[in-house]
Amino acid sequence: MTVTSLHDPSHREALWELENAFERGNLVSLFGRCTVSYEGRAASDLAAGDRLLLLKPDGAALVHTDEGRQPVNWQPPGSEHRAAVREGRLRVVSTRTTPDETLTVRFSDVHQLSAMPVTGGRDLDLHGSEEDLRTRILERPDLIEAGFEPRETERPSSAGPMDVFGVDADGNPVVVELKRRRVGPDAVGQLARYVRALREEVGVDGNSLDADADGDADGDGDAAEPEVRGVLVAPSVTDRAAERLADRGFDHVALEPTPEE
Amino acid sequence: MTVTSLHDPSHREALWELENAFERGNLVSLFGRCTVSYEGRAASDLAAGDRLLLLKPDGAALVHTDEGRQPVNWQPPGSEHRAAVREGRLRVVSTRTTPDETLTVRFSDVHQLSAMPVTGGRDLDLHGSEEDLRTRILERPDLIEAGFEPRETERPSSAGPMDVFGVDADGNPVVVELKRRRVGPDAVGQLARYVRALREEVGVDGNSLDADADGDADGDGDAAEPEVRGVLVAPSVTDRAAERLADRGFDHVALEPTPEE
DNA sequence: AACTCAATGTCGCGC
DNA sequence: GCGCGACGTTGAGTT
Repeated sequence: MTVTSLHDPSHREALWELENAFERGNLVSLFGRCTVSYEGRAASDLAAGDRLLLLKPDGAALVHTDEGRQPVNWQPPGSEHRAAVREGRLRVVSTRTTPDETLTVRFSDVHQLSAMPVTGGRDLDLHGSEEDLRTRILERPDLIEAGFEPRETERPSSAGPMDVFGVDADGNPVVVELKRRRVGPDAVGQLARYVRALREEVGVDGNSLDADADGDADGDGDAAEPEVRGVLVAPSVTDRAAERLADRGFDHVALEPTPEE
Repeated sequence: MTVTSLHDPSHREALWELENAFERGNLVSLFGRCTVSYEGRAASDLAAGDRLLLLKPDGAALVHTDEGRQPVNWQPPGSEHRAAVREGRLRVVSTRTTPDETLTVRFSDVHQLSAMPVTGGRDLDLHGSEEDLRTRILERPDLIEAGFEPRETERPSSAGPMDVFGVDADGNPVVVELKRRRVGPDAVGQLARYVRALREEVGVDGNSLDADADGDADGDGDAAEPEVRGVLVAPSVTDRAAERLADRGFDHVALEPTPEE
């Protein structure tokens, strides 16, 4: 395992090492003065300046300046990198299809080049996601409200799968939408679509909600029409989201994806 | 302007150069075997492996593997980097507040370190955005439909600012929602909110739409109640989005942010 | 600081 | 391949 590192190489030396690195499937870091142009979903141009170009063996390309979390220009994984020397200058081109996109980096000076073998070590263990929130609710349904019974997760509907579907203490169907963080009005709209879809189902087919029913009061009897409720679970909601929740008669349950420390 | 580059430095050498680089406001690239842990909005852990750590003078930190456009772990700009040697090993910690977040990178081996002075050259000229689409429509309103007249951009409403507000050939108010690329159902929901808000305005206040009116048929006379229309401008729409457009009686105008080549 | 919306968003999953 | 929704989304602009 060897890291190759060149300090102020000539453009031809840089090209040589670049091609070797591509061949070996190395991660390449290239620092120098360059212009960058992009053509694809949009188009952009970047005047000459010092930047760091990262070329990954999976086809990703990243152009970073001294500021920002985001690369100033990039190419997603699956692209193909090529390098050449034109008029004595190193040029790196990364292209992909669907959609057609091209990133071109033209160097006037190459200050530093490193080629590094990298393998494995990408198995990230992330916790505190929406998945954790769902787990938490299935384990403790009373966090939603007393008497709440989850029946199904990812229950299909004409508006797409709902996060959690269940029944409240009075037997009303409940659609639960989970968000791991503070939400805006869009989440209320999403919940509304599920609720509407479910109300249509109920309207069309009577209360056919007990798919795996134990058959109680199943006939079109004197039971009141079940009221489909909507519950938004999120740590908090914006003011406008709260308005829309109130408009539609939905409830908000304040809950974090992981218990408070 | 000098790039400092160390090959297989000792942990103490690396620390020394890191501190110098922080002092000088350099961009730092650090490659080696390390573990990474993050605590903040969520939490994550990454087992030992070879990775590239990028430390920017603006406080951003990026941990990259050999795959993906996204860093496997990161810290946003504005964070503070600190480095130390503990038990003979280099450790880099990046922290920020609001929210409290900490990224810790513990190295077992440092294979390569570079410190690079980077300034300026971040002025990107990007075209093909939603802004361009708006400009295009204001210059050629007939692209929406014959007789369409834009009246206002970013017109405020109770549902937020609408992209373009105008009037059609029959004098009906038109809400135009712009999307620079193919859209799904969410965009229809957004348009619907604006249209609903505007219909409420009209309902409450009569047709007070001619703010800078030329006064034709202005009285509460026999003119038909103006019909608020919704138009979605996007290169294309998904099937589900098309359904929802049809449901609500909205129109779709197929248009690219920049003219076809 | 909070809220809202665009993005060359990226990414993963399901059909 | 497309459609759909989450993301430690990020980032910019406005209030």
